[in-house]
Amino acid sequence: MSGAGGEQEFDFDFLFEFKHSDEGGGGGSGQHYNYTSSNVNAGLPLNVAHSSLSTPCHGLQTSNPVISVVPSTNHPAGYGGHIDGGATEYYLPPNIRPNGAPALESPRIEITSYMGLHHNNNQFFHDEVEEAIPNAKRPPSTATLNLPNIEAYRDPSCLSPASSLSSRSCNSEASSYESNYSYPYTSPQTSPWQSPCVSPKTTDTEEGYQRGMVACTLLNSPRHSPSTSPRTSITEESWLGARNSRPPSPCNKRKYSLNGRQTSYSPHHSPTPSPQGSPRVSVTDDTWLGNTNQYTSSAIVAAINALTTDSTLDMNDGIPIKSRKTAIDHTPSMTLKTEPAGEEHGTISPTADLSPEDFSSFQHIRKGNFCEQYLSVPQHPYQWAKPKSLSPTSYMSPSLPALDWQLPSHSGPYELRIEVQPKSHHRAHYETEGSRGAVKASAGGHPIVQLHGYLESEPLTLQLFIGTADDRLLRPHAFYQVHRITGKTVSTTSLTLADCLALRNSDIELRKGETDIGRKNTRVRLVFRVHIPQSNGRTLSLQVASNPIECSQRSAQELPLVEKQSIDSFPVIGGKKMILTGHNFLQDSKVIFVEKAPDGHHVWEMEAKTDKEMCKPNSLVVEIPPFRNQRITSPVQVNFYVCNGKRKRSQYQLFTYLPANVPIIKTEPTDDYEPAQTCGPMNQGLSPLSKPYYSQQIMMPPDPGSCLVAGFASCQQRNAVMSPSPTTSPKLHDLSSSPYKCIPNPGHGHLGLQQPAGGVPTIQEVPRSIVVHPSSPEQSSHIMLQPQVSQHLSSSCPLGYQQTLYPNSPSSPVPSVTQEPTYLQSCSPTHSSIMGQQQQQLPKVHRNESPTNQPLSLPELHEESNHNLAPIPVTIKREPEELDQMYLDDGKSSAAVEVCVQPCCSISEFS
DNA sequence: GACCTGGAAGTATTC
DNA sequence: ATGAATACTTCCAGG
Repeated sequence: MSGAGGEQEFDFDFLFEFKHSDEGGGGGSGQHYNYTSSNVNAGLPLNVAHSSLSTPCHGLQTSNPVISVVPSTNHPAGYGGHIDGGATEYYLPPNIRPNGAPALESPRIEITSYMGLHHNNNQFFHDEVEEAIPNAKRPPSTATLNLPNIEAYRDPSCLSPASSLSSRSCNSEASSYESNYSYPYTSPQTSPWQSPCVSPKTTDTEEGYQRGMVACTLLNSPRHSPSTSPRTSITEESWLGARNSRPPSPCNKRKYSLNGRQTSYSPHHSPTPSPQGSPRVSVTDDTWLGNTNQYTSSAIVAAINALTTDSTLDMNDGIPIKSRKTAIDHTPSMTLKTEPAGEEHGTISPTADLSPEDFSSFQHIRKGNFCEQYLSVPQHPYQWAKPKSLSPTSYMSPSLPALDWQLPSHSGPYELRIEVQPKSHHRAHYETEGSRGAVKASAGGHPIVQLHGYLESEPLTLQLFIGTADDRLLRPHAFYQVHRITGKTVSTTSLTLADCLALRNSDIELRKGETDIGRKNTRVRLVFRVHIPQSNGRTLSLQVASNPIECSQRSAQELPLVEKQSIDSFPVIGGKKMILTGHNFLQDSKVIFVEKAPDGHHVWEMEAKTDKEMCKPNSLVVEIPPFRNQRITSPVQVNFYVCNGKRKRSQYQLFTYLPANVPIIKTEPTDDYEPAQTCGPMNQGLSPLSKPYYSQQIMMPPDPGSCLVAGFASCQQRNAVMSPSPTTSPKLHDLSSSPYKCIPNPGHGHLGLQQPAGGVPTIQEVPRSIVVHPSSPEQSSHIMLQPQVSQHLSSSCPLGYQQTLYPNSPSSPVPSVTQEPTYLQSCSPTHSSIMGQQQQQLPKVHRNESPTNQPLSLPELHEESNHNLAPIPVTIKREPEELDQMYLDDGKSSAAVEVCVQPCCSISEFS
């Protein structure tokens, strides 16, 4: 990423696009979130009578990812009450902010003509919005609100890096970020809107679209955007202009010096001025400030400030903020609708529900005018090093939860799962390139996301954004953005949402000395969120992240990747052969087992023996080395990785050493490898397990309840602190330590909790979202079973896309029947608690795996005290400073996902 | 002709 | 400070 600085785009079939953008991106945070939120949660009424329809998504286009809502018969509609009842979850009254303040209006809603269209279904948007808006807190000027929407298409890129509100927006919603917003818009980041790119549209209706969609538009023609893009306008021009290589993308890097005043950081300063200017140049706050002013129109700023709910956060803390802020809204959100009840698969015409206007609007969107779902990259100042906890206040933000918030994948009857994971590699494309297609599933087809347990008929909004895949907290990825796929695929009914767009390093500016963050940070995860309105008017937000996806060409070709491991635990004696399946294994590949201390230091490292003769590009046989401490009394979690040489190592994988005398519980049937592989007294099933270490980054507190929404911050911190495999094994590394624990917010003490899901459910006001109408009839026709999807641009969410899903029509087949049982089971509290929200979803193939195999399921093992017993000398090795990052960074990612909504299910597919 | 992809050359950074 | 190794971007070409 760093060097050349190009932007890569990932194609996701989603209608969304991923962009390789700065780190900042992801998170989108906050600022927008107010706006976003409205967009995000489409509160559109669901047409679908019931989810029973849920046909097996599979049946539908396999190629498209499907998000389906599976109604759970067991649960009455309206869990909301239930949820509420449970103090566990934190729900906000629809119109009231957590802090008690009325919700702010979402600019987009007002502006967008779109709303009008939906009014039937979504009246509440308007109504709520306005009502919700606290008079006191209303932004001084509505104009402000609109700004986000105004973003230029490319916005992501367009957004001036500094301004990358998008990320915030994405996070938006509540992201701590926003809270950070302090009135003085000192940091560009805080004010995405400021980006020059944003240009108001003349027509009201159009405005709406544009605002929301602007970004999208840019996506379609990223290259064209340059002129419009804020970036160009930015000071960098001088150096930017120099760059001929790239079209003047708005994204030109470092536009920080918006004012034209170049900071010392400017590329020009680099010793070897590259034509493009060194991407890496980081912008200082000062720089930002200076620049920002330029863009910041007073009005906008004021508005933003007004919106800001929490000023507690220090923007500066965010370590790497990339200048390249893509669109303000990082999470472009689209809404997917499930088809209206009664409609037949594929036959449903988008127009059915839509009024002519709506329909036209929708079409407009489809054509690309609408923001092509351009997800802006959140620039989020995500704090790498020191995550800040959210203040209660920020939490209260009415808008949707910030993208950097860790949310559970299931709560109560609901569970959002990725039924089909995306391929481990997906080369993202730069803006200078054409789309590389949507993200695909490893077995062909597209990733599938499904919401289980949703019986309501109201459409839900599905949010998608590209998240990080390192061992830190999940947050919007700074270098990649989701973008809508343009071209033929888009026409398909399935929601081809997104494509992954890689942003050039150069476009991303670093802040405060962070200069390398972007380099090799090419691993991403697709993150899906669903916001489920509760009967009480609150909204329950669930989130699920995919397995990591390597987005760079190089990493895909060279870096070893472990997709599965035949064994995930074994007695300390070791000696057993473990089969690793994945990619890029070499005879010289080494497998290193590592035990990390809570602080990340390596407590123990051991190179495992590998069977070179058995080594194949896709499989590697390794002998589990004996653990350093043969006397452990409880399971100990360690990691291992495959190394093909310097800088070529896989991500950490999880492995658990069991006490020598503990009987092994065989959970999985041995598979492929079994016969040959089995060895040792304790014969374990060898069935491959796939558990990317990071995949489970987010560990939920043992006691979910303990983590309140309000407590997000604390949770996040925990995550941040956690060692890299959080997701898979919550208990890894003495999580009990403070970092992992959720600290109840004084204010919210026990709000939360009941949710079985590992994550902390967030209940928010009902977000208002703009619903984009279904695509043209013909489009819908393509999708047989898929429900209509209306794409929305959620102005507020730059990073990701949102789609509103409508429940399947009753008539629709219920293919999923067979699946349901399974799903329901999976929803069991136990399971959920174990997995945590971000748990990765194993491919269906592996679904049957018993929980036991999951590291998480293991009893908490780690006894640090045991270390003392260890007979084996312990070598404490401090990881290289950047180790974390290196590991993380190794991945290169580019992923694209398409989202398709299937009729049966509620939500949508991604592919 | 528009898209997708895979490959690889050119350039920026880092070692 | 220089050169090699890496990693990032941009191009190209084939399907």
